[in-house]
Amino acid sequence: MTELEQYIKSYFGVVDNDDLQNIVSLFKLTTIKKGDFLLKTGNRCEKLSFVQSGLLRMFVITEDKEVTQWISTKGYFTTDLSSLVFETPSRWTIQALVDSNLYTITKDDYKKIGSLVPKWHELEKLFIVRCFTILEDRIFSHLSMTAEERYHFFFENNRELFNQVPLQFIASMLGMTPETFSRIRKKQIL
Amino acid sequence: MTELEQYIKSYFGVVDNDDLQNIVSLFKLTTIKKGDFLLKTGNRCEKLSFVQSGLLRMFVITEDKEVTQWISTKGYFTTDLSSLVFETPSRWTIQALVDSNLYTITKDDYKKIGSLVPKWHELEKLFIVRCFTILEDRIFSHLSMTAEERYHFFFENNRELFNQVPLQFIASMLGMTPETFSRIRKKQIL
DNA sequence: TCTTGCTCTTGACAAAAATCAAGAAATTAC
DNA sequence: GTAATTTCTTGATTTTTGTCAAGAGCAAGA
Repeated sequence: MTELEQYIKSYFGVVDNDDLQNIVSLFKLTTIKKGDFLLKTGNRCEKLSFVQSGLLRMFVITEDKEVTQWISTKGYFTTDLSSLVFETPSRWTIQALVDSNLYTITKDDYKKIGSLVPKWHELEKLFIVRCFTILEDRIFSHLSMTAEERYHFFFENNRELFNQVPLQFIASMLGMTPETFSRIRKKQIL
Repeated sequence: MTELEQYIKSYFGVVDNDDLQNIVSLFKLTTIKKGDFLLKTGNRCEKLSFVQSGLLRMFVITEDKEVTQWISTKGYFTTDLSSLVFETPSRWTIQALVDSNLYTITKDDYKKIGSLVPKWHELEKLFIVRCFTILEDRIFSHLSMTAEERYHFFFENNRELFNQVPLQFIASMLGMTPETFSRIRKKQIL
């Protein structure tokens, strides 16, 4: 079983083998070089990608700063879901932080899955509910935790990321400045 | 066309009439009295409700405070989606802030819709993507805005709510204390 | 009507986090 | 290997937000 097949199974649950093959066949292994853009704010999002290896950052530049919304690591998907599904202009820019390999499906093929695999919409729905829940938890963290608590929580669950990406991006993703992040970090080490 | 039919149409898009009837028939009009609980943290969520009239607050009590995650007004749905779908213990408590009327579907019936209306999973997926997008925007607001900016943004889009519910709940939902909320408010009036 | 609770506001103060500025450390590019 | 960039840290200071405590305003109920 390929890595993609395993992902699909673990994200979308049990799928029979024909369906799995149908799904997998629509994803193509693509590469993206460090610094290149998978998507830019304002454009239509034309694809959905699972990260096979590498790192991608989803962010947006506002008048006065750059805001990192999420960093996708191995096993995560990356896309502007709303733009992909509703064909609206993308809110996010997605850029590769390092050379990365992605399993990518085009919008056209994405729209076809439903007819090839009847169960797809249901599986995908469950997958999106899981993502929805993660976002709910993230909102909760902003309603109930201090910057320091958010730092700890994230650190415990994503240690590896801390020596793979510029820390300022993690700081932004957690809703604090690089300075505050650095000071919290210092406390930890002492 | 009943109000519920209109909701379904506006949330889930165009549905043919048979499907619409099938869906609508599974929702029952229920009432809930001010102060009563639709769901309590730790319990299984056994239903999904659309608010026909009234107000419901989704919150959780932590060691040191009570956190309001969302207030559902007319037209919104209310449930612990994750608990409903995955049958995990509910994270949220949902309580009626005033006597409310709800269109409610039980978990059993909810699970049946897919077989009665094949297109259901796809429609529901689109609906959840819209909710997902709203949560993304909310996270963005915490990454990029001050308490005052969040206040303005929310106020502009939800003026009515400000004289219908205790302001402390809105404060919590926006991630600030009642005191900060009150001070921002004062500034606005002057 | 008069309590009794809530809820909201206000002030004084404390804590948390942001900003600004400078310099160190690490990476990348030549 | 060295210079040039970028990233990270640190200190000083300001701003924002939270905490605590008291009181005002309202509303529901006896």
